[in-house]
Order: sequence, then structure tokens, then C-alpha cells
Amino acid sequence: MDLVNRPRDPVDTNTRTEALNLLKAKGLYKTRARVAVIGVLLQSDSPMSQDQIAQRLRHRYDRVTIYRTLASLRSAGLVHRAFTGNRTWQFELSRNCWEDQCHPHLTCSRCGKTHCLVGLEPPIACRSYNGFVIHRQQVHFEGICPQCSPCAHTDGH
Amino acid sequence: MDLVNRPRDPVDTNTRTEALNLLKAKGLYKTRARVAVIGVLLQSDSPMSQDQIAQRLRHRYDRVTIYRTLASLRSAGLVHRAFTGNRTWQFELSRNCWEDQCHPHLTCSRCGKTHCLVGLEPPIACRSYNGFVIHRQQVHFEGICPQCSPCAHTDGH
DNA sequence: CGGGAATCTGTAACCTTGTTGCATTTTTCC
DNA sequence: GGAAAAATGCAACAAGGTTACAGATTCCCG
Repeated sequence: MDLVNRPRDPVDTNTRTEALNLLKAKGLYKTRARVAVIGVLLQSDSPMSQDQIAQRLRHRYDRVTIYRTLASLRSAGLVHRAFTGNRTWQFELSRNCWEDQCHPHLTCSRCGKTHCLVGLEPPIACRSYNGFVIHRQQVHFEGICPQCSPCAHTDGH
Repeated sequence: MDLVNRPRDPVDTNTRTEALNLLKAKGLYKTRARVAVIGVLLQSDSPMSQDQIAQRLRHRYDRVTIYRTLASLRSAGLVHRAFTGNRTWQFELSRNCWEDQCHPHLTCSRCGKTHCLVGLEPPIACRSYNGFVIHRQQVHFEGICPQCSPCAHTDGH
């Protein structure tokens, strides 16, 4: 595929600028793959797996590139990953939380999407318990999201 | 290896009897692999991965057998899997908890062992939140266990 | 600008874990 | 004791993560 004329990544100008700023702030190389991956995550309200990111970018980047891009963004602190019970990591931008102390996630049993439960405080924030020192906590739910259960919020019956 | 004279599984008589009772109560076939796997789990105070179980049994059983043994024990409700943040399932007997509502686990960053935090109540037991219906919750910690941090319980400094 | 050093990318390949198919063996029950 | 039902071992595949290495891109400084 011609490099010059190949279709552009699905990232608008504002998102692109924000991505470039994030990279600059961390002193990372500004590469097309990184801008694209950050752009996808900026536009997503829920964590995404590597494969979801690759699909969103129409497989224009090799999966190893996505993998390493996420690894470098993660080590720079821009991105963190959440574990959601299946065997794939879910990545999200470190905006108001980070990997050690993150909001819970809920994976919908019906649509399969993973949602952030940002209103729900990480429950057990204590640093130690009964001789155990807690450095990191991860909370994961399985259930039904509002979109898949329109009457779920009226749980009176 | 001769089947008759091959070394016995590391299961004492009492444990074996208990395992047989559990299998009988569920109407499952009493096979050597199942008795061995249940025995290992009975003697363990923490969840174990398939590979750990296979190692404990000195690879006397094929890993597919371990896999399917655990699957049948799980579907019978004798065993459940826990969420520990890495890509492998950890199995434990369903004694005072089950898969949907289980105590938190802590994986020690130093020794790698996963511990059950049975004294710590599952924190967010609510059935619904903000339109989300919660069917199952899993809590995982990373930190240091008491054995690896002798002064961890005196966190005064 | 321009060029070299540092870094990133794509391809290939490997590893671990989970999973299924099928022929053989074991268990159960009458 | 024997037939039906179920479990086991072996082979093989799948998915995701990870590493090696050569070639391409980015950065920085003159």
C-alpha cells in the first residue's frame, strides 16, 4: 500500500493535537502509531484490548507495534491496563486513576463490553491488612450494563 | 511406567476419603485423577493454577486431564476459579465461598504466592449500581504477604 | 537543512495457556 | 461379568503475549 496515500487514521485534529501534547510531555517519540493509539483511547470511554485497538485502526499497524506502543505508553505512565477476567489486557488512558488504584470495571455478560464504574470508589483502600501490605487492587464485576437491561435501574421488583 | 507400581499420588488416607465423599455427594465418577486433584486442593490453603496442580502431582496426569478434571469439578460446584490478574486461572475448593462471591486474593510480589484474604469481606456486595446489575465480583490485590515482610504488620513507620 | 545516533516498526518466530477431536481405557451399574 | 457411559491420553489447534533482528523513522545538533 502506498504510504503517502494510504487512508488516514480515524483521529481528528483536536485529538491528534492532544495526543502529540501527551507524547511531548513525556518526552516520547512522536510516531504515527503512538498518535493513532492514543487517539483511539482518547475517543473511547471504556478500556480496549489490543485487538480492539488494532481493529479500530483497521489493522494498519502490526499487532506487535500495538503491543510495543502500549508498553511504552504504559511505562511512561500515560496508559495503564486492567484485567477483566478473560485472558486479554484492557488498556485505558491514565486520566483520573492509574494502575495501582483504579476504578472498578464491569464486563457486560450480554454485549461483552467493559465499562468503567468511575462513580464507584475503589473499596478497600487500606494500605495494610492483617500483615499483608497492599500495593495494588483490581476490582472486576460481571453483570448487565444499562444499555442491555433497560429496566435494570428500577430494581424494585 | 508400570501402572500398578507407579508412585502413589501425594494424598493421605483421610484426604482421599474426603475426596471420595465429595465426588460421591455430587454423583461424579470416582477416578484417580479427580481424587488426586481434589486431594491437592484440600491440602492447599491457597488457590492453585493448573500447572501448579500438575507439578504437585509430578506430571503423572496429562495437562488436558487436569484441565477437564477441573472443568467437571467446577461444573459440579466443588471447585471455582479465582481472578488473579495474570493470564492463568487459579482454582480452589468451594468451601465457604463460590465463584460469584468470593473473598479477595492477594498475590505477593516477592514470593509469587496467592493468598486468600478470607477475613476481608467482599467489599461491594450491592446487587446494582447506577443502572448496572452486578452478578459477580472479583477482587485482587498485589502486595507483600506477612511471610515476606516480617515487620509489615507494624506499619507505624 | 543534513546527517548520524537513537528509537521505532514490521516480519517471523516462539511460548504459555486454554481448548477440542478422537481412539482407548476406566468406571459404573445391572 | 459385561455393556453403556464417561474419563483419559495424545495430537493438534487457537489466542494472546513476547522476543530477535533487520530495515525504517524520528530526533537532535551542528
